[in-house]
Parts: sequence; C-alpha cells; structure tokens
Amino acid sequence: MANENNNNNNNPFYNNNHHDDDELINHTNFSFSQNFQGFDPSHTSFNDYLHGSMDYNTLSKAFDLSCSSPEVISSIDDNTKKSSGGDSSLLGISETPNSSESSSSNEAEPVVEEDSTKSNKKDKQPKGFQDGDEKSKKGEKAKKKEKKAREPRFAFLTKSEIDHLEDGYRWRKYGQKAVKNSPYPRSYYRCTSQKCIVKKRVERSYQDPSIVMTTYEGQHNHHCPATLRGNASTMFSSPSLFASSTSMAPNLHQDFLSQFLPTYTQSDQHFFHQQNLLQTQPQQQQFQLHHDYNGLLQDLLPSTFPGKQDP
DNA sequence: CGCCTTTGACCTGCGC
DNA sequence: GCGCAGGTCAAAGGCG
Repeated sequence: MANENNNNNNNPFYNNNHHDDDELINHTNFSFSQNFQGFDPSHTSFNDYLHGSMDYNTLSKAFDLSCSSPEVISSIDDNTKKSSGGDSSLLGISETPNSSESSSSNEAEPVVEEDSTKSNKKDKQPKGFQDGDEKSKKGEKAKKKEKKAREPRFAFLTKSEIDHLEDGYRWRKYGQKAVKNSPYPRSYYRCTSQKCIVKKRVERSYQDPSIVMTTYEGQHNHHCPATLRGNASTMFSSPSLFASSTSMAPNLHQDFLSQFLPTYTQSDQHFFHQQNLLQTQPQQQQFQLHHDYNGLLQDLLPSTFPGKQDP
C-alpha cells in the first residue's frame, strides 16, 4: 500500500504540482506548541495521533490545541506561496492562519492574520446568515479594509470512493468550482448549524482519484449531532482496544476518543483509508504523518471489516 | 414545506 | 490594469 512508505515520494500529493492546493499542500505546516500536553515526540510518532477525517474541533481538542489560543502555533507561512518554488513537500494537515515568522517560540498570538495565500478573498461573513444587506456588500467591503482573520484550516487526505464523507456534522453545499488542472471539481460546504461558520472543501486528487482531500475551516460552536445517535462510543471506550493500536498519551487518548468518535461512527461504514502527513515548524520537532487509517479501523473495529476479521 | 444540491454569475486577490 | 483562479452568492429545481 502506498501509505506504508515513509518518504513522500509515493504520495500523489507530494510530487506533483497540485497548484490549486498550494496553500494546503505546499504550504501547510502544522505546528504544535510546546504546551501540547501529553505529546512526547521522542517516544511517539504522530502516526499515533492523527487519524481520520476530523474537523478542526476534533483536532484541536484532541491535540489540546485551540486555534484562537496562544497555545497554537500555527503555521502556514505567508511567504510560502510566494516562494512557491519551495520544497512544497508538505501535505496533509494544515492549520492555517497565523503569522509564522515567530512561530518557533510559543508566542503565537491569537493571530488575526490572514492566511495570506488567498485568504481574504471574501472576508465577508457568510452572507447567508445576515442577508438583507447583501447588496450593500460592495460599500461594506470597501470600508472594511481591515483584514479579517481566516479561520484555521485542516486538510485531510482520505482514500475513499465517496467525496463527501460523513463526519458527524451536517453540511450544506454552497458551491462547486472546477479546479484548475484537475478534472474533479471542488465542492464547498458549510455547516448547517445556526451561527456555525465552519466550512469545508472537498476535492478529489486528480492524480489519484481515490484520494479525497477535505479541508476544514473554522471551529464548530456546537456539539456534533452524531454523538447523539452514535453508538460506537462503547466500542471505543475500551481502553485496551484503543491501546492496542495507539500509544497516545492518556489525556490525549481520552480527548481523542471523545472527540473523534463521531467520525469513526459515521465513516467506518465506508472504505476508508487515510493518509495524513504533517510537519512542524523547523525549530520544532518534525514529524510526518503517514497513517494507515484503514488499518487502524481494522484494529479497532474488526467487525466493520469482515474480510479482515481474522488475521 | 423545508432542506438540500446545482449552477451560473459575481466578487476579490494575486501575478504578470 | 488586466486576466485568471478561488471563493461565495442566490435563484432554481429536486426530493422526502
């Protein structure tokens, strides 16, 4: 399987010029602050930390991160795009909006910085939620010179036949665009929950059509609807079960489970295999995430993988 | 009827 | 300044 290689050469997102995702592929660094609790880079691989199609909430909580808190050192460089020649070897999980020049220290102010790449395109709040003065947007934008921070973003690569994977939240599609150099369109979704401005983009790799890249932007301000009906929590609540395939720090373990459950609950019905790659800022520990999500699921939920039940 | 998707138009930022 | 590409809007239509 392609996900087993440790270098990125086999990853379809690595070596190609996936222009449209420069901001994510080429410029997505994912940084962890020193405050990241329970994470011991010397003993634990990131592979054990990241799985699945989490949204930002999930991730941030699982990692004890908060996008708006100083504990988050973010990463996407403003200049990364400009230095587009750059190694661009990164892919996977992106967490966007901070100025990152000073990222090596934990300074990370609640950055009100744009995700420079193309960030402030719209800047406008979702008009759908404030309609009425939509026609005045022009003047509004004109005076709204100050750039608004873009929500943090995470991108996930998911091997799936399904474009829009269930993640426990309800989404409404609000747009679709053709992607340059790709036969596959990019779809734009917004969380349907009131006042929740979380968005996500879903697109398929043109080099490996089996791979879907989902980008989450923002944090949900509500509970995941799926938690109400999910029942896999009991399965995941078995520490031994989970421990069998992960070596998470205890506190992370719990957070991870509680936050991640909806994702598993919703997605384990699909063929689901995720590859995540990740890298931190230069001065921080560097890791690459390259995880066989399917394998994890098989370990955790053998019943959902009939063919794999008996190794 | 409400919610969702589709889709063309529009807006904006960026590179040249 | 222009053109391109990404992102969003909103009308129209479909579906349960």
